[in-house]
Amino acid sequence: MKEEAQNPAFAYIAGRIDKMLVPALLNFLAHKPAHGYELIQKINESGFSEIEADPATIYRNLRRMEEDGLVLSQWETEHTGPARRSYQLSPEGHQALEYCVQLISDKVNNMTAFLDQYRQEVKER
Amino acid sequence: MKEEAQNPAFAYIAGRIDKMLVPALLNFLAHKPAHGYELIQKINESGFSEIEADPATIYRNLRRMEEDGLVLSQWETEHTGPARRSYQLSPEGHQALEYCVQLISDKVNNMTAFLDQYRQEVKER
DNA sequence: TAATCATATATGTATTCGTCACCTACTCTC
DNA sequence: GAGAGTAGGTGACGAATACATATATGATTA
Repeated sequence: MKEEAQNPAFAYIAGRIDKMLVPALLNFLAHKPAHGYELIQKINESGFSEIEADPATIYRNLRRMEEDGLVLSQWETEHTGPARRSYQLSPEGHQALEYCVQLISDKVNNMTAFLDQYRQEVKER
Repeated sequence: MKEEAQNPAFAYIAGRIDKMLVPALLNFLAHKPAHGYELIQKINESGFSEIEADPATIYRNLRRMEEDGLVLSQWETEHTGPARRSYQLSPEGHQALEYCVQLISDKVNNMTAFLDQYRQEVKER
């Protein structure tokens, strides 16, 4: 899903068209609790968030989300392999997800308006 | 157009849902050449790019776009008032705009898929 | 059994980018 | 000549990400 700009001078443009990381995390966690490594894989599979999910970014975001009360975590040890931190959404996290949905809706409208305007102008040319 | 998060813990979320600054600049300049001050006003009027266009951001972006060959500039002095730098799109700039349009289309599809999935899950709950 | 791979979390640092505060300069009007 | 509006800009700062690296456990394989 990660796209390479055909022209290197366009490189920074892609980064400015957003990465839906936090909404994606909230959305996965609303579905069911999960730990970081799992979320990294899911996000890479899902195609949300054009970026290739960087572990550092994911873990740091999860920590901040916990600081802000959007998620709750607890260590899980009843399984093979290294201990993992299991995250679940708090009530505030659900509110945040709703807020994200609102923002994304607005954004879609905004972007659609932009595209319509662009296409209209191309047609007139 | 700028929205305040109802919950301060959500503050950083809004900033992660993108600001369409570069596309908006390219789009305005595709329409007709313009100088920075003019673009600042247009962007604030248009409602694209939720951000309140900060002059520093606009000017720096224009400079970088020029470095990257997306726009060409020349000083204009045949008018009253301070000299102004007039920017116009280069052929590469038009390509970049098309690239932006492509990215934004993808993004809209992506976000729409996200919203659909969210709404589907809410319905099932 | 030693090496190595997959899982899992985390930190340190550089860089990128936007925001805030500030500056210069020109022109017109009061 | 003081102030407002137009026009273009910079430096310091902070927030967030990218990239590299550290750490530990368990499974596989040479």
